[in-house]
Amino acid sequence: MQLPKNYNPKDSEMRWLEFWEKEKTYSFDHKSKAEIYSVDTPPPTVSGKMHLGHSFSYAQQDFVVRFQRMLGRNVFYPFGTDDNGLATERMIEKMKNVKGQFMKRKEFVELCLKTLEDIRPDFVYDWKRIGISADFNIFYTTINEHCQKISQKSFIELYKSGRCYRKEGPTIWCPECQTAIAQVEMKDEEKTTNLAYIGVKTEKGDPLVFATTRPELYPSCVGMSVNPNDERYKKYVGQKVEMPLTNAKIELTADDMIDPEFGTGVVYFCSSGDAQFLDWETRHSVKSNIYILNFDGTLNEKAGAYKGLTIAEARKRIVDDLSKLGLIKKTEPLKHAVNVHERCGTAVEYMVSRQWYIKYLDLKEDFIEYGRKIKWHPEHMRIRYENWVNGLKWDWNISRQRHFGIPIPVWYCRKCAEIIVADENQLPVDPLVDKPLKECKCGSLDFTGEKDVLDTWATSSLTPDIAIGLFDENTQKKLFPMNLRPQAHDIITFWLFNTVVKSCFHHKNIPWHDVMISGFVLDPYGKKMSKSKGNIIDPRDMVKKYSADALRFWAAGSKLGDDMPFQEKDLVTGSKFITKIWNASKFAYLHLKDYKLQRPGKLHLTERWVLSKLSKVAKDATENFMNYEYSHTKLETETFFWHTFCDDYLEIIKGRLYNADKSGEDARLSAQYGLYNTLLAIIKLMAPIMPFITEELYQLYYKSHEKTKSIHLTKWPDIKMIDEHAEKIGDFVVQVIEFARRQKTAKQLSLKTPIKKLTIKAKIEEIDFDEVEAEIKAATSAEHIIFEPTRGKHPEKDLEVEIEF
RNA sequence: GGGCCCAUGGUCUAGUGGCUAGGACACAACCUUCACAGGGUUGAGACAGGAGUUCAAUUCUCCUUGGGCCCACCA
Repeated sequence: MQLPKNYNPKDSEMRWLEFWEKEKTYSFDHKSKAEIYSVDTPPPTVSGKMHLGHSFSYAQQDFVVRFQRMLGRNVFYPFGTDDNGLATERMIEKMKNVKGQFMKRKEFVELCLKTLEDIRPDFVYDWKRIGISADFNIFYTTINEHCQKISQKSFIELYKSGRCYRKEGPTIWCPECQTAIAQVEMKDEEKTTNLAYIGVKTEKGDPLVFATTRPELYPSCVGMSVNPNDERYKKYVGQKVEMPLTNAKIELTADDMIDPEFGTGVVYFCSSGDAQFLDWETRHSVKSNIYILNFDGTLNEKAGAYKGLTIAEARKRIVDDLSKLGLIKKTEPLKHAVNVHERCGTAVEYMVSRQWYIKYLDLKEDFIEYGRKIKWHPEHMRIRYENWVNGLKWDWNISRQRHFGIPIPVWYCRKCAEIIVADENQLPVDPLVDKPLKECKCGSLDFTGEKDVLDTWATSSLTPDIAIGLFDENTQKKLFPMNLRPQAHDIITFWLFNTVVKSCFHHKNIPWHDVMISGFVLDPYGKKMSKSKGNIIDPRDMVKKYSADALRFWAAGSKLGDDMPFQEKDLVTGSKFITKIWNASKFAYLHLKDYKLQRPGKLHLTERWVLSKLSKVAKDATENFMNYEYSHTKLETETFFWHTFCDDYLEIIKGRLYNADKSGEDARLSAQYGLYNTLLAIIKLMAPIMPFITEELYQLYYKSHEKTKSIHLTKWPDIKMIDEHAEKIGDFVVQVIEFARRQKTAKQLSLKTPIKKLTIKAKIEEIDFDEVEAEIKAATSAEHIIFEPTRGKHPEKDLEVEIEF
């Protein structure tokens, strides 16, 4: 087989993508008896395109999966898309220029579903394009009927077991998205706000100044506190404070949580607004709360004259009005963290509304224990998980006031207010359209359907059930718990944790044995990539410019869990590797044309040397892959290929390959044997990292001998040809050759310049030297070699070489 | 404020309780018809600072400094 001069990754990669799809190379065989390796693939969110971070972490998980497949495992590697969340809803509103809240839910949902059908294939293609070896026929979208059924079933089970409850209470609320959100959906943002110092008087006329960043909440003030040990204010505790503008009279109380150092040491509390109030409220009697915020973030009638204003408008007006009364003593800018909704960046409010929750704060210890049963890669990521669990303060709010999503499957009886949950047989159900199967206990047939939908995490936390739920019960048993959950570290607290929670409830078991946590791709300066910074790199551009293999090679360069700054030049390294392995194969195949898998009569020492080294590399590669340390496998294979194989081995055997007349046919056969097996092992070791070039090289030559239809279905190399003696002699040969190269370079001579006399003194036996003399001669272009075994005469030096040109 | 991770040549990194601390990119010199100019050979260049454990620390412990991340949080 003569390879073309150059390798064209673009043509080749497209060809193999088609081939794998046609041949179903990566399909899961549920009838197979082979050991299963199951993966809980992260379903990417359809809103948007694959970004560089995706290609990074999905490539990393794919390395491991491909390795497992080559070990002979029956790989279950499904692929889904996540498209039931708020992010999707917002994307479609933008794309179609509509507002969900002004449409009928049914119409809007239909529009969403239809739009998703249109964009999904292109979206998924990006994953295929980088060589993700998932079985794309085991497919789900988190909004399809299958997922709706499973998600609603989960809700019903939890409801029946008393884990799901509905409660009116303070909720974290996003006024922009107009929905309740969960603790995990918040992030903090450094913001500078004005801290206003407001002067009021106690009923006895003593002046009191408090500071606030939220003056707009003034009309809802229900209490004021100072630290009980604060000498300045002790004497006022218990008095009423008169509030101008609203003419309210509120009580001044003592509370430990007040920091005397902050502001003036006097704090006012408002029913709306912030989490701290909720804490405070539990210790102080509040006769009636004053909720002045509407769900859309404007003020309601309880704000009196400020009704209808937005938060920002009210803030300005109230400060102005207080100022006119001379009550604003001063304002100063304050830098502090504000909790915002992570999807839209709007500051959250704490509102009272009726929501559905999953009760789980009582199970913290169980969650910790589950986390410890799972093997984490890298290990320290578990600590993040535990920190999160220990810090949980709220039950899991799973209801969302949105249109697009999986409906909460309940109705409320109009007559007796009883909650009726859907029957499992009628799932999926939309309570706004469907009716309960039976009448209410009270006999009524008059129901209101719940209009809220489930939080997207309530569904995506069920991905193991969703994926394996596509198969029969028998197969399901074999697939659970799954072997692996791969994901990036940013969603340990969302997706990973929530999945453990659901698995704990529904299976009383861990969802997977192993998790592998990928790092992030940063920009070249180590900063997070984000649209707002404009430092986004599109992975598709990189694939076009370099190749999917080069991109994957780059992704294999970072240790699992480590973040990596992106530098485009790193993709050049992968491209170079591709060129190098192509050229080395071109050379090998040229000399293997007439090779028919014969074994030589005697394996030459150089072959024993290279195969011994290869055995060790293969062993390490296997161990590293087992521990999810793909970067070590890649590095070691790369070094072995480039230096041991190309620079040394190929150079050493050239003499035997080109001049069989001199060295003999068996010596050439030995070289062919070494060449065939070493290169085959190399491309196999690289196959999980660079699936395209290795497939191309396999198909062009090895396939006709090895018969397996794809390199990715061949057996992972397990070579046991360790020969320490051969390694020692081979290393000696390499040292001599390197010495000759150094001399020639120092004298600015061509490496092919003949050497008249090469004198070698070394601690090896003549009998061994005789075996490699011809190779040293050929590789150094030496005309004459004088060898002298030193045998401990010069213990300080193993090797001495002299060269005469 | 609590926690986690990290600190190696100009840049990105590998690695080890003891060998000349390895590689990639960039840099310099030279070589190059025989697999490879996206090549080869050679060269210059680094363990953040301090203390401790040890015969021996780049490696282990602590502190400082500097980065990154997670969580909590201030009226």
